[in-house]
Amino acid sequence: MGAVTAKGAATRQRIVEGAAAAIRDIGVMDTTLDDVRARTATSKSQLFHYFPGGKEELLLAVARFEADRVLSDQQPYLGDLTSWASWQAWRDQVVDRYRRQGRQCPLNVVMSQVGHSTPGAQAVVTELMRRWESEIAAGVRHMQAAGEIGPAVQPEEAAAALLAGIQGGVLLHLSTGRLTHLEAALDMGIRHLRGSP
Amino acid sequence: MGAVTAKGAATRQRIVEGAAAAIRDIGVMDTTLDDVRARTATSKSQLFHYFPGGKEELLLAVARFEADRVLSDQQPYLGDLTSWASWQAWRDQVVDRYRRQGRQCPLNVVMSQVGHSTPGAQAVVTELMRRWESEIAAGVRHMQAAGEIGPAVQPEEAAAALLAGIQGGVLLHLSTGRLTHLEAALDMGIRHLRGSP
DNA sequence: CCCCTTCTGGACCTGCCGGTCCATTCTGCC
DNA sequence: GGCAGAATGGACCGGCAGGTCCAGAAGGGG
Repeated sequence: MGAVTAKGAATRQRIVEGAAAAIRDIGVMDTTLDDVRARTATSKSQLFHYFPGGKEELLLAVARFEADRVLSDQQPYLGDLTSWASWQAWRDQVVDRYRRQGRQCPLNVVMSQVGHSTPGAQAVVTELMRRWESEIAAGVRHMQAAGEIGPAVQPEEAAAALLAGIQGGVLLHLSTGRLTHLEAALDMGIRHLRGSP
Repeated sequence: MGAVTAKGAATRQRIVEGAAAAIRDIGVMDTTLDDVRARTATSKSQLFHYFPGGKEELLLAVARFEADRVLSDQQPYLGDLTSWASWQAWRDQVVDRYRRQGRQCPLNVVMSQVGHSTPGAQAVVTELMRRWESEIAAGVRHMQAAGEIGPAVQPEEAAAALLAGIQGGVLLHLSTGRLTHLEAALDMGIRHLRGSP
């Protein structure tokens, strides 16, 4: 039953990407299954064939798809925070990513619909944040080992604060259209690390 | 036409508060006008009598209602950040507010539905953030005048970073259920200010 | 070439929910 | 007490969007 051909997998992928694009364009709450159907040149039965759980399951797949992009868009710098130059490059990359993305955070917008209710969706965002934070903390630890950050700094706490600043900066970017908060949070966080004993 | 009796005003208020409660309980996208009607012991015609713009206008009123609470819940400390003790009390109050509120941010959840699309809703959140940030910046400036914070710190940038940390901390609280990010962001931000030349 | 599974198309159904309407009751004022 | 305007009750509607169903095409092992 679980058998799926290459063609089927391609269709499924097309549906997810089309749904993601639709959500980016018109928002979650205005995106209907018919919109997705039209965009992806599929039929209603295909949607339910690949996502028996209906709309909720499709949204979850979209959330996973978008969550993966968030981290991969930050590579290779995020995975290699081993010098202040890397930190700065990473900072610039994050800011630029959200500048290019404009006032749209597909993941945030998906989560706010399906997020707090269903455990599956919550797991997606929790896991994303866990990995994100863990990569930052690894960077802090590496800089500590190199003597660039003082031993008094707790890597987990610093990573948590930095991540919170990023999330809030992005959120404020969505609301106000300005990137100043994101930049301020990153700059202040990094400056704090650099100046720590 | 714009005439409204005391009774009418009371009903309108009851509707807003009931709608806010409903949204807190079951989420925006699951809250129907019938839910609000049942909760507030009103009739359909009353809803449209007081909110001719329908659901969208009602949601906007709820957003305003919740936005007002956000700032007033932080008083009196937020308006009087004139000593490190005040800053700490404010920090504790913010953390405690969101601890008590649980994993619900009515404002965030309302904005995510109606937020990015309509200009009215956007104005509500933008204005809230502007006032919030401005009060923090005033606190920074006051501490600078008292010589407790170095002159190198730019009040606006510091306030922006702090606000971003708070927003992100709250967002992560919603997702993960933990307050560690909010605490870390506030603590790191304040520590940075205290240790600044 | 045959048969079984997967894949696709699209008509159809159905419940829900925002919104409309009018009749009735209440309120305040002269 | 009567009347104008506000407030209320609730039946009704219309469309839309999620979901179902079945018939048929495609595909791929044997």
